[in-house]
Amino acid sequence: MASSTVENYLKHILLLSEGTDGLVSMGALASSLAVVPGTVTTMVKALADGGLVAHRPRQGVQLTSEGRHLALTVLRKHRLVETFLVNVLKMDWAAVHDEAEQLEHAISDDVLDRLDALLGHPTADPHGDPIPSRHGKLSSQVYATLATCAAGRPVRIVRVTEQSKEFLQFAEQNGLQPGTSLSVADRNLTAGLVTLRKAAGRTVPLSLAAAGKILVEPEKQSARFRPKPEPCS
Amino acid sequence: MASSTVENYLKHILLLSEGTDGLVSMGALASSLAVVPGTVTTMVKALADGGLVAHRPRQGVQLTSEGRHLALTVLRKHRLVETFLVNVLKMDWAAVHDEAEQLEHAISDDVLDRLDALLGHPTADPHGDPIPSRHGKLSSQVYATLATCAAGRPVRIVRVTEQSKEFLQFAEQNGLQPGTSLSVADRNLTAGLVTLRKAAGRTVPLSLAAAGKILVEPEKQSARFRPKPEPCS
DNA sequence: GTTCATATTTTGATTAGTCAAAATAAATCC
DNA sequence: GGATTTATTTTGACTAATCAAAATATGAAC
Repeated sequence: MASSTVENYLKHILLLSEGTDGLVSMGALASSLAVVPGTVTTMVKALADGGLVAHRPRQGVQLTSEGRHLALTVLRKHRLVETFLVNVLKMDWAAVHDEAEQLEHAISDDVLDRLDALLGHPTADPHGDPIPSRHGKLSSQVYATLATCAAGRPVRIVRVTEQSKEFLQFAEQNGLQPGTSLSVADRNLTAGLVTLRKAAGRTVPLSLAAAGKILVEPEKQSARFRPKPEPCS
Repeated sequence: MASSTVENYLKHILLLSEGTDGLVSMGALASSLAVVPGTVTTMVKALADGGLVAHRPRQGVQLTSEGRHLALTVLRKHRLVETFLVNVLKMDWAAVHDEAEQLEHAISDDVLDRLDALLGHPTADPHGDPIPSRHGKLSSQVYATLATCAAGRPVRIVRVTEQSKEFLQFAEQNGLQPGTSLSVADRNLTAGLVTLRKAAGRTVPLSLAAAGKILVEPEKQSARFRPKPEPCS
């Protein structure tokens, strides 16, 4: 059984290697895990001995297939737990990340499967982050962001890629959650400001940096009245 | 924040001190925690430094009110989690103890309260073990057991005080769970054997030792048709 | 092609929790 | 009351995970 520490290292390597060639630098991993770089070097060598990662000295670290499988399981636990906390226990979506951070290391595969069934086999968590499938498939679909999509085009938010409480609370207060329909009214690159227009005509100003954290897809007519995800009964 | 290890020490001290003067011997604690006695001595001294227990060298250890409060919170988490796993996730009651053993250290007080509400503020877990109240009250009602109650008297099972998988599976297969009505048909002390008669007239043989683990109360007429606890909706 | 800045690795030390085995205190038994 | 058994404590050592700070590569700049 992998320790919580090992599970965390693998999870962070997985997240940092998303959309790259797979090699993660020691420094990036260290700051992601909030430990000093020397600690990471030591730990990564131990993980390499255990066959969970491949370590290229002075270049970076990469998951082996075994390590990737374990990391995906941890990520699946994390995101299903978040979904449970929001949909069933009605917790604030800004609070659930920290909770899930603990619970992901404590729930068994059996409980995981039962939670999955209870929730109706969701494919994304409350932030829109994709939930790895039971057999280790992780959707890596590429979306536009509010910083890059065409102005005036009706879009729907599919994902908010930021876990900090502050950002999520702000997003919630301004109705910027997966499922929300809106369009970019204006984008001022020199001022770094994006103005959004929501359904009722209400406008919301947003920094370009924040807009880049919000992923969107083109609004589909057929899904115009799609309700927000319901908690399971 | 107390570590899982500290929480476990406190929980075991609490359970071992139930119904005694409160002093728990080092040896009893060591075997309960499955560590060697020397480890317990070391750890108990650290807990005493932290104000969670009072250590009387060569005599035993006792919770302080702060330690007792923490232990009760852990026990409350354990038993509410067990209830959730059985009532909501429909897990086998023999499997939930080990799961809860992990989860009790990972769930926050906020999640605890929400689980409690979701489950309808239960007062006992699926084994009939009392759930400490939010403010630290733990029912210590004394019951008769199938080894001690009067033969022929109609009784109802209220609690099964044994967590081993094997025992719980046996009990389930023979319909010996909280809520079951039955009576002791015969008790043979020399053979160490108890024979139970269940509702449909079916009889079940049981060792005296096992019978002592099953707590009962006199059958109340008004509760004859009391249904088994329902999972929350 | 040296020099410099930066990232990485190494080294030595620390903390929490544990075990094995020796030392000590307490209780019991003629 | 001295000898023996039993529980407890002490001592020394170990593992996992970490940090601080020194040593070492690597790549960029001049």
